[in-house]
Amino acid sequence: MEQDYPVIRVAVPVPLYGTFDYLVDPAASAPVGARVQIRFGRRPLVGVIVATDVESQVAPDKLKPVLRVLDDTPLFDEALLKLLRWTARYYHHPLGDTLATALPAALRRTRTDTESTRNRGWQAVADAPAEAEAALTRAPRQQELLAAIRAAGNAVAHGTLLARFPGAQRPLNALAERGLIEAVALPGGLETGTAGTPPALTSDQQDVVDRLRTASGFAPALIEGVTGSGKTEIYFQRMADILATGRQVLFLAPEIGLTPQLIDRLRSRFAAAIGVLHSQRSDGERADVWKAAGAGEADIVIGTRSAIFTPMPRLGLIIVDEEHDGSYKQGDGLRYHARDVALKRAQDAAIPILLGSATPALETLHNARAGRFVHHKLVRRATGAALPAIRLIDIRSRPLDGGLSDPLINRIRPHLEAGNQVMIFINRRGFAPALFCHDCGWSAPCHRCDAPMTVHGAMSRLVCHHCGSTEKAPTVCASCGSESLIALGAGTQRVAGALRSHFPDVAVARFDRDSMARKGRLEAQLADVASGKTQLLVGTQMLAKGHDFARLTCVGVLDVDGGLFSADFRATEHMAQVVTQVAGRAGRADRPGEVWLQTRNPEHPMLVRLLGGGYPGFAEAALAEREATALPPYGHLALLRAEAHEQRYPHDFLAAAAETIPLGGELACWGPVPAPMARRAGRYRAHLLLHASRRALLHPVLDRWQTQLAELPAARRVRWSIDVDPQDLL
DNA sequence: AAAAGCGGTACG
DNA sequence: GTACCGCTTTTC
Repeated sequence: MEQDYPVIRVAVPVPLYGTFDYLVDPAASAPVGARVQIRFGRRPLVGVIVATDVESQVAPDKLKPVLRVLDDTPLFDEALLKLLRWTARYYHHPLGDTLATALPAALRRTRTDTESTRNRGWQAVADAPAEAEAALTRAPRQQELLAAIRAAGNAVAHGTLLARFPGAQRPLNALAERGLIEAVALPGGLETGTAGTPPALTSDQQDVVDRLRTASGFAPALIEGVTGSGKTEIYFQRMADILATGRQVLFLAPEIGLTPQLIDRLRSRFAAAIGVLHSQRSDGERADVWKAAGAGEADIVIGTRSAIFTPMPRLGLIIVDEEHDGSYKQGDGLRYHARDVALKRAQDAAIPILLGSATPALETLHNARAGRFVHHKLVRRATGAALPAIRLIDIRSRPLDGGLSDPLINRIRPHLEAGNQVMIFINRRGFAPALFCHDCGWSAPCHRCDAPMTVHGAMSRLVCHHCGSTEKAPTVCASCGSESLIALGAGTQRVAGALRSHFPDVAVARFDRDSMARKGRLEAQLADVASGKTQLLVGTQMLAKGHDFARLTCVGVLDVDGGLFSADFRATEHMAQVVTQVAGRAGRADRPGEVWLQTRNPEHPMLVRLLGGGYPGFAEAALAEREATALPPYGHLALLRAEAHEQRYPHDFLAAAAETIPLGGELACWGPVPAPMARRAGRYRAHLLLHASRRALLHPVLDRWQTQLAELPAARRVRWSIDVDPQDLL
């Protein structure tokens, strides 16, 4: 009798390709896209229904019943499921794990779901007695708040009001007491923005907006605009267009670019329900936003990489800001690229998508050149300010003090004396990148990685930047016993120290992951920069994006050379992007800026190209080089990665994997080779690079690999994964 | 990935 | 006998 029960197909979060069939109670509502709690083997798991009324090929007595259906309405709609099926196929990742990756963490677990009341809001009472308002004459704070709430037109989140009006709690309570406003429960996780007036556009901006408006259906556009050219305003104009038609907008930004300023701008511009998804939000809040977006309650969703998988039934526009940013590519598990998934999503939904950057990825420029994307360019800053001049300081045979050369110090001084701000960029945190024995050449290694330990806190601590292990710094060389240990090279801490001794009267602030560990620290430091209290800024990548520093007139970049001679073919592209982005921080208002790059390779052709032709000139040369070497975007790559505790296992597995490939003229296989850092966190890593001249050749091989590799005996000894379109070969 | 099954063996 | 390993098999 049990075989008469309906059978559903479930995607289970395990590293297995394929789905599993289960029996379900005929009386229960169990639609495609709903989660189910099941027993898989002996353990309980949460899976997602991907098909119903299935004719199972599995013996009826092996089918288990679903323990519980967790959602009576689908959590994944048809469009999102289709996108995720595509994603699983494209990245050759198991469907169940793909769906689990898309889901907010709170929904991956079993949980009796209680609708959240985390988000409370206030709205104006329409028929409030006139005398109540008249009584506000001696309460300016209350007047101000009431006006703000009325201007919004609908409910405003409590948190939003507190952020805009510090200490608003009491006046809000007073207004409620007078019956002028009332508390309402907002859809969980969402906040409500207030309508703002758009600023006048420059004619360049207006041209782009006008051209964007002529597009219909799937319309990918690249907006290549120099820093300060006002790309955000263009996004906002298009968002307004789309929101006015009653559709939803999905806005993606890298974690580092998703600043409070950007979110505030959004809030004070659109009288819309906004869902914010970023790493600082709790699991519960993320789940709330996800559900609200899926129910069509959110008008705008703004978030980082994983936000691309938010269900949005009325989606009308996708924006990918800083589209070149490496954080759009996930580095483990489902190794997806959110920009590429976004393009697929826009295509499926037949809607426009805007990719914006001052330094577009070479892949994106190539697509624009090939006519796949409409290419819009903004070469002038919206303020009319000049772009800074970028110049080199040759540091060959020059002594460095804390990473700084004398000429750079001398360039900085006048800017500080004039009361302006200076930023020093170094892509290395900590005090120094190695602790080195002056007598025998030994340097303190990480015991779990093939990498030196980084010195932190003025020679006191050693930290491995690859596995996170830390130890006390030794006082004598472990190899020869010498006491002449020196910290070699410079990181942010050392640079900050050197600057303090050169400019003792100037306040120096350090911006890196270590100094930002405490919550709110970044905001506090940025406030000091905005007020002019901080004059010297030292930092990593973190300083490169999303911040406006009105008084910044000089930028120094200490180590561009690392980007010129890396094993990674994308290193020069990253170097050019970072240099251009940090340079864009300088001279934003009416003050002209200057940028100095320290280098030992002033004749390097890519550096010369970047200085002479700016990022577009560099990109042209870089694309020519990629074409000559058949590297992306002119060739297509997939990386088979393997790691294990013993060195030989990854190699054996990859060698066996390489055997299974039918190598032809247009398909090449490189390796197996040890990864550039062969041992990391105690595991030995190696990989096999697959190169195809056409993408269509690559995917059939990967399709077969997906099943074949799992059956290789050697596969059981390693952890392996397929990385399609790898971003870094490390 | 995780848990269970299998076969070998050291133990006192 | 049984407690404990390393290795293989299975997961609807």
